[in-house]
Amino acid sequence: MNKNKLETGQGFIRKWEEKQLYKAEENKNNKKYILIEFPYPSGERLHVGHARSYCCLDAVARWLRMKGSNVLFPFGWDAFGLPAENYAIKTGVHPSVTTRENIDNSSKQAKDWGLSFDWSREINTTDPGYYKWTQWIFVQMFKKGLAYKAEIPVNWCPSCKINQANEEVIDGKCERCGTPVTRRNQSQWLLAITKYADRLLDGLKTVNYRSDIAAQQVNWIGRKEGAQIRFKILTQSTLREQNSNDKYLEAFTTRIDTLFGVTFVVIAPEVADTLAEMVPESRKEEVKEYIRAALNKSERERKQKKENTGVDTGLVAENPADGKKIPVWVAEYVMTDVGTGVVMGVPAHDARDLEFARTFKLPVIPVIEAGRSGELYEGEGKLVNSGRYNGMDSILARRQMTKDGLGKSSVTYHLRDWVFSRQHYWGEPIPMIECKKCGWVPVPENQLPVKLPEVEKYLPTDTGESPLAHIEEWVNTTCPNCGGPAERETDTMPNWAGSSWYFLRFCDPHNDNQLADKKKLKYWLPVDLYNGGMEHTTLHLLYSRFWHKFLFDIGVVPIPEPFDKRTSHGVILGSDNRKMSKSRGNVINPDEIVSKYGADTLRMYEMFIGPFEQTVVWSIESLEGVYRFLKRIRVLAEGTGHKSGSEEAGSKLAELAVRIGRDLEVMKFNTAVAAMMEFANWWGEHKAEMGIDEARDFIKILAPMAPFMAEELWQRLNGESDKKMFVSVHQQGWPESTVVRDFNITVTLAVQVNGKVRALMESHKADEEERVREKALQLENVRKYTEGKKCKVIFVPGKVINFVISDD
RNA sequence: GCCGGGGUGGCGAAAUGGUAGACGCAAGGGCCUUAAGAGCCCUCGGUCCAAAAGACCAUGCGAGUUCGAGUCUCGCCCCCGGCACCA
Repeated sequence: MNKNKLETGQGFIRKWEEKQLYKAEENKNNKKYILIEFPYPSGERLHVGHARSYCCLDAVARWLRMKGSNVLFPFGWDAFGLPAENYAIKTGVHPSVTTRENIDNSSKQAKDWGLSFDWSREINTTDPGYYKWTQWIFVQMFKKGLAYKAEIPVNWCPSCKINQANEEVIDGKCERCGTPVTRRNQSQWLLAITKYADRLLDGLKTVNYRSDIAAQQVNWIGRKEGAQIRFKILTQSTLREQNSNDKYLEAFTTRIDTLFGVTFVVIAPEVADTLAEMVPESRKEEVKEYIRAALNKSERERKQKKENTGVDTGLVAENPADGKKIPVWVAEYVMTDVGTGVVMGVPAHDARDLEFARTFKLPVIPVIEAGRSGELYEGEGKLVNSGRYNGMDSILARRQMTKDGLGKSSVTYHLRDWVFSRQHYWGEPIPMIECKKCGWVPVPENQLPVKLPEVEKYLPTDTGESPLAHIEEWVNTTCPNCGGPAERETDTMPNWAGSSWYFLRFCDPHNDNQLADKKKLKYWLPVDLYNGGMEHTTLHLLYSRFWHKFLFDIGVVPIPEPFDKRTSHGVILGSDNRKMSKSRGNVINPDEIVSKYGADTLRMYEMFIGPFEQTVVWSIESLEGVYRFLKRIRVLAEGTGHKSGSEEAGSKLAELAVRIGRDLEVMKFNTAVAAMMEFANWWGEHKAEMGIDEARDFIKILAPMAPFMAEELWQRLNGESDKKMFVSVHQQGWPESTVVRDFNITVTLAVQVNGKVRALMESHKADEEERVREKALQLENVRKYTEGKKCKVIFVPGKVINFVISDD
């Protein structure tokens, strides 16, 4: 065998498969469900970023199996998506063909890396047997009123010809191509995720997500408590008499306590549009012109901070607190989808309002006592200029004024309902039929799945209709309700649909009668550990929690939260410290690493590269360090001749097993690898202390991280009978049951005087303080400082002894 | 502005309040080899010192708690990620 090369281990992969070492079944205690986000099967194959998450979690899964857990570690493909569709547009090759090919290639990669997936549970979101249930869930949501169609302004990418959810628009630009999105009105399916906002928030308290992930979700949901306040619009007629047709402007505020300081009301152009007819003639033209100009701007232009613009509508509103008449303005800075699109202007206590008031010379009335007068004060304090609330603390006043009916307590969210329609081919058809008589009717469940029909042209249309709209014989159908002529929905679901419930399907992937058997769900759920990209925190992770909660509500899943622990891996940058990309030429191909250094080198380097959650930089030199380590332990293991080694070696190994276990548990993969290296260094210096028994323990500990090398060495050190049977190292138990014997292990103790280390001293772990003290005081460099002085002694066994010289 | 995470050698980084820099890389020196590759051994935060011993300095800055602080507390500075004309 070539000593400079690690085998890729095809032989082992086959044997492990034959033995079905990684198959998960529902018949044992102590289940663990370990999940990594399933990938999109792209033509680029799996990259080193995938490998990081997969290899690290694979080590956890393997370790848990050795500890006796029944581990479900499944894999699949989130295969609907744009690249396959774009490829089809270019070449005419059906996306399912491209997808199949990509899946085959990527599967081979995953197997080459030694990932211990249970392949019998492999799923694919584009499989009709799978998306049948994606559609089924949509129908259930429709039945419960959570899926609805509405004409709404959507984010439209003029290049991709696709509508996007707010979550998909990054910095005003299309997530896919970077073109600035524009707003346009289109009839879209929406999912009412906002109805679950509070529960998505509360649920976070019951799970163990990493704190930054939970915080980001809280942020995104953006719950704000405040009050809605009705400002009556005074017109010529209402000024004269009470009128049941009174018009009101409803503003949302978190600071109802500043209500007496309101000196104007500002409304968003979209809101103003609906009031245009009430505007007095003298101002009508100017106001309409302003609104028109504002509505023509893109979302991005609108949000670009610049000069204050706005126009007085000439309308007058009444402050419900004191009946004061205040002007109604319209201004671009007020967004229609934030709060109610109506802002009460309190320039004394809000920076944005103050700016506006200064620009347009509107009055400023302070109503919260601040340190100095005449300046902006946004904090809490005592109320002034506020009638009977004067002197009251602002926090108290908020409660009291709401109680007194000046406003209605109300909650707003940053979270919006989920725009669920896409005008693309390669997605799940939305299983709905529109009948002129009956309206929207879901496809009956026994007719699911609504399969994607073949099309000639994959290109979306300029009108924004899906390519499916071209296929008349598919579009035209009969109403399941009345049998009359009807049309199918031609939009498809977004990418996020199939991934919103796949973790459930893994529990029962071949079930034709339901999305998953409830007993199996009950056995496997929740996912104990779910790892994925940080970029999915506000998208996939929130969507899938929402779907799960809905399925819980209709009794399909047994628990309200799908994932117990959620973690996230950091991005791997190219060695030039920049994001890996083809155009920069800094992409590392994991397959090349595997063929040159072996899969174990890739695996252990991915673990060693840095703290798991942190962004890291790829370094080929550092990878070679791992490679050297693996070659070295092979030499060490092969050089082991005698059967049993020393007690100290045994004890060190037991300690190592505990340490590695602890590191894998808290996902400190880098220090786990370091601990293995540290042990190997010790081994190199104490070869006589390591016998075959000890070497075998070491190999077991190595097995989760480097399964190929461990198997190779295990087979070599195995007895003849085991060799014949091929008993795998991956069937062995974790060796930490060996008690760490606390016998006279020598430790180096730090001897301090007044907290400064003055000497090091050999000692035994079990040594008593008195013995250590006497010995330490003999040391010259200690005697030098302590001689003839009174000392207080602080002794930490095995660590430190500190002589603190008293002053007297 | 709000929320979250950070700041430690030439570099990636370690460190339940207890020897700061484990482990790896790079660098320097040596061995082996005809050579290359691979491997093996030694040195490796700074200052003082010929060197050793030893002393002092050192975990973004400044205080504090403690016998003892990279770690805890308070006040700053800077970097990264998320959100934001958010009412």
